[in-house]
Amino acid sequence: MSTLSRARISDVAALAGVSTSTVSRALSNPDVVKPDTRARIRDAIAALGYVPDGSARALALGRGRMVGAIVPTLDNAIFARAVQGLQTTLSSSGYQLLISAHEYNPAAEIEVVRALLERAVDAIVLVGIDHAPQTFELIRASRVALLLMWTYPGQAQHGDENVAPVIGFDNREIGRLAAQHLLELGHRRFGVISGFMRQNDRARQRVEGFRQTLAEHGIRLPEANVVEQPFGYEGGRAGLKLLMQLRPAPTAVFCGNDVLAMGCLFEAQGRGIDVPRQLSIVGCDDLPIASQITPSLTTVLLPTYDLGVHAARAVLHWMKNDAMPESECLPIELVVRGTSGPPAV
Amino acid sequence: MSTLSRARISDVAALAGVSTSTVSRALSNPDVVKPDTRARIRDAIAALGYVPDGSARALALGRGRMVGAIVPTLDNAIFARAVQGLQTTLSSSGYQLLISAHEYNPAAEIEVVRALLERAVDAIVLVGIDHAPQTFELIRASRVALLLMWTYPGQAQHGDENVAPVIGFDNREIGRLAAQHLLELGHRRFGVISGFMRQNDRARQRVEGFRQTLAEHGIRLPEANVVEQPFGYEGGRAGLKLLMQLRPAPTAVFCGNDVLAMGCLFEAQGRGIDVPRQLSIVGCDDLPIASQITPSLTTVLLPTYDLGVHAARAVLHWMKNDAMPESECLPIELVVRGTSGPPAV
DNA sequence: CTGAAAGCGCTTACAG
DNA sequence: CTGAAAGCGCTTACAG
Repeated sequence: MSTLSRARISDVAALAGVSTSTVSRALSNPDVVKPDTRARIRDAIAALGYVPDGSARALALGRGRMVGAIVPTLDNAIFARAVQGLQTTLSSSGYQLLISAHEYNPAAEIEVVRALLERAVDAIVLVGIDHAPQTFELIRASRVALLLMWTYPGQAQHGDENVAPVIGFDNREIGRLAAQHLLELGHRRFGVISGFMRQNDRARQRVEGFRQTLAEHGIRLPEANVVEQPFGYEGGRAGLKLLMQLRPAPTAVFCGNDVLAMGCLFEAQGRGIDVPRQLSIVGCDDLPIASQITPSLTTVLLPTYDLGVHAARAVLHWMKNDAMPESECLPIELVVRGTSGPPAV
Repeated sequence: MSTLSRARISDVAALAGVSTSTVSRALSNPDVVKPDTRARIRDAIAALGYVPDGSARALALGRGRMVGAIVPTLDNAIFARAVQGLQTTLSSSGYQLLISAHEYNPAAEIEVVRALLERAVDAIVLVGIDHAPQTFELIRASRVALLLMWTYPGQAQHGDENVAPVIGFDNREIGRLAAQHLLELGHRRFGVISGFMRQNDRARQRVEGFRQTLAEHGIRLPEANVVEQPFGYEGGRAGLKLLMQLRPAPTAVFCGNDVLAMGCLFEAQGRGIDVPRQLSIVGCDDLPIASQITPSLTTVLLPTYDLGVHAARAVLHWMKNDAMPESECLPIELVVRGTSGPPAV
């Protein structure tokens, strides 16, 4: 306890009067060690405050029991919840989570991936399928498992081969659900507030699903009616400002996520626009605030915590069986609340 | 590229026609390697997709360039933002963040700490000063740097010695600012909605500061007027329900954080209580939503992103100079908005 | 049930 | 400017 350096397995072995092999076995495979030898080792460990050195262990074992995850940002409840689901699930199986954010800077991602690969991660989890080719190549060359989340269809394609399993939602269906709901209410003039779609397959697909469903009902969504804004309440506000300058103005707005939708709602309230009487708003995510606010937000519920849990389970399964897990598409659902209603006549 | 296992430094050395020592130097200290040797090595690395093995490197170097952080939960914007600040700052100096949450289960913390210590972390960051003695002992025995955040005063005391530097806020001052503001408005009957105070020094100190300031003005805050609730909108709602059963009912409520304050506001709105005419509410954190909602929330602004940045800088400084950094107390400020006003007469 | 020894993939004095 | 060799702290066949 009073030596200058951290206790090593040899210190424990010396104190317990056994070899380091036996200490190692007592730790990783206790059953094969005689009970009272085990007890002496346990006492020595406690006396020394011994904690095994992870890098040595990882080097000997060839795996570090860590998973690296890269998300756009933690500063959005939706990613924070998914990360929480990942972390909790991994942790309960002895894996630790290394987390990084690239703040929607795709160029940064490759460096973040490299940093993770240099830290003994056994798997990497990324958001979406839009990633630089070098990112995929580096991960493949490193022989590290790769899982993509938040998106679906089946295996992500990259060139000719299946690059990685994906666990996520049908993002086109999100736009479809929103469009159907608004069409049924009788709306005919629409606006969309989306995050930036470049390098963001989820955002793109949500808008595509929305647009396509309108098209199937004979309604064209002009480019000008789709505005891209940075995520955040301010983005939602700015988005509505732009949409309200259109002539004729839309009677219904689909927002790519709840933060944009809330911003849109705040802007409407600030302008004295009656929601949903004069304007309907549909969001996506179902953040906790969505059901609390007045009027409560009509939105598409995405089970993001579950998403993290499922992604973690897939990774754990992969590590355990050395077999690529199945892709998964989690169910989503439209939740109709107070911000949507028939258009004013 | 088509071998079954990941490229090692010896593969790079062979391909470049040099020794592993030279490859290693080219990577960590390029200046001492002849330019065209360096170029051959660079090409070999690219051709093989070589990424150094972090566990081997960490073992040889004695440090893993990772920092472990444990927060109560990521599912609260306030922790997510601090983690984001930590991560961004560490990452830009070549350190990676290992993150865990204990979900307010103090018994879980020791195991989480152990899991982190077993992964070659060079430092550990914890929230608050309330931790099990074994947690402190284990970290000390592991010779890993420890930093506490979110709390202040000076060095955290544990037994007789300074256990760790702390970087945070004066949590008593938070309660004091709220009390002063409400007293000046003319309130005399108060309620408090707090998170659970056991094992949460921040929550305790906020309430203490509030109570003490009232006492200095001759007002006693009865135990029954302080309700503890789980964090979350529902907790805030439940808290106000309880406070409203008091006779006489409080005219002003101080909430331990903005999530509780928002829940309190939603409950008031649901009951037709006019805020701030019939009830004043003061929160803490200044979440982005606080200024957007109607009425906007009077709250104490805590610079939590900065907190993460400062904590990361302190850790980096510690790693670089091998000297314990100074403790820091970050400035906070009361932001008066729409949920506070004079009591009804 | 236990120990001696080799090996995991790096780094770094040391010698040239 | 470069290479041979030892060492970081573990694990695990192998032998007993």
